[in-house]
Amino acid sequence: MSIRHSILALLRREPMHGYQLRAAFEASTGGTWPLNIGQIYTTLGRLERDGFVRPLPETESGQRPYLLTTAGESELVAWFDTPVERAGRPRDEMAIKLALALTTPKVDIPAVIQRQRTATMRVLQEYTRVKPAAECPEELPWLLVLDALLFQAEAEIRWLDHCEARLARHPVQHPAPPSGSTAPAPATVASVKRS
Amino acid sequence: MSIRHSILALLRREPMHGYQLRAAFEASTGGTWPLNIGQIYTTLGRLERDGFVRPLPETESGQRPYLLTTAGESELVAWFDTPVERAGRPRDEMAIKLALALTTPKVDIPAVIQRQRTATMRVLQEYTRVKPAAECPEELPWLLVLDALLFQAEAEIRWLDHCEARLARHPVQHPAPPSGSTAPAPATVASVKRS
DNA sequence: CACCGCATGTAACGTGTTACATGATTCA
DNA sequence: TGAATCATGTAACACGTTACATGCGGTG
Repeated sequence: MSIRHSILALLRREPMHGYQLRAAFEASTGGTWPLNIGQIYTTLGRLERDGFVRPLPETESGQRPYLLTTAGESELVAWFDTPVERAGRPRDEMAIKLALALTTPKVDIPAVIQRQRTATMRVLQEYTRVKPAAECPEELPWLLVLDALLFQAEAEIRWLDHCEARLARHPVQHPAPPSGSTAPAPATVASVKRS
Repeated sequence: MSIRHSILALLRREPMHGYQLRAAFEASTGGTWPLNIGQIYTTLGRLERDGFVRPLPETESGQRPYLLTTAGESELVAWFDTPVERAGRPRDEMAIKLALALTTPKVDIPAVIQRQRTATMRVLQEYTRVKPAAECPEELPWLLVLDALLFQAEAEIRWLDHCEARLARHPVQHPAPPSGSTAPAPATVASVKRS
């Protein structure tokens, strides 16, 4: 959903065509998440279908700028007004991997943790190395993006350390090749989802 | 890609059929990421097509258990051996939202930050409230998942505070309705991607 | 009987990625 | 001339979500 709304946000600055939109998006995010040009056009098509943007007449040089409609403006405002739900986020692959490793035979869990930490620390160093390059105010957007990545990487490392410590205290026993039934009634975090 | 490999991991314990796989996955992750049953079957179909699983003959009660092949086992081992790349992760919607807010007219940025922090702190409280419920070792997998969510939420709050402070020092000026060209050659974080 | 839990699927849609095809302009 | 950049699109595919259809078995 982010790209949809990113396009709307960029079009609030001024009408733009597809190629411009891609450049503007990558400029704002510092190229952190490269954006395929094809997707811009398909997304623009859907946004037009939904009445959020409207194409302007083609320019003399063959460009098709798009204009933000009032409906699109409302949609954009709603986006900024609504916090991003944690429950709606994509699954955390590393958390899943570790959770499953605990109940999967023949997995060297400390090694899994160790490899992930090494990889994450390497990108963390890259981030901190690149970071001071820009401090001028117009680079501020992607500086904050970079900080977000930094904070997340740090959190992951802390989490990995935490897991390692826990597992050192309660070493995992893959008790046996399982026998009977699976999945004993979770009784779980459902309350979080309900709230 | 996580579900594909999760299924392979679960099948290493023992052959299972679709319905069982869903229950086992949600048991491991504590229901944090509910998994649609339909997707299990389509994914099983793709895994069979790729030679990673093989269906066993239907049981008397109409179940179709699947067996992990040796190719599937290799794929699974490769998954555990390879750290999750940060570059390949889904885009962080909140980071994008804030980055774009900085260059979008008529956005109350402090309010955006404030709302997000409130929402994230609420789920953080939920997590900490649910957490002590389970301490028995068989609940350990989803306890670690819960900790991952906790660490991430804390990191987001710290990041939001960080952004707020930065913006307080350098208040954003939406300088003017823009005029000429867009996207002045980023010269950005590309080095991170190259490495 | 009617409802619920188990169990297997299919269809439609949105989103994302990769790759390909096509032109216009610019510049060495 | 030939390559790079600008610019617009399409096709194929993977993945995820939601909803729907179907059948079996047990229980109130």
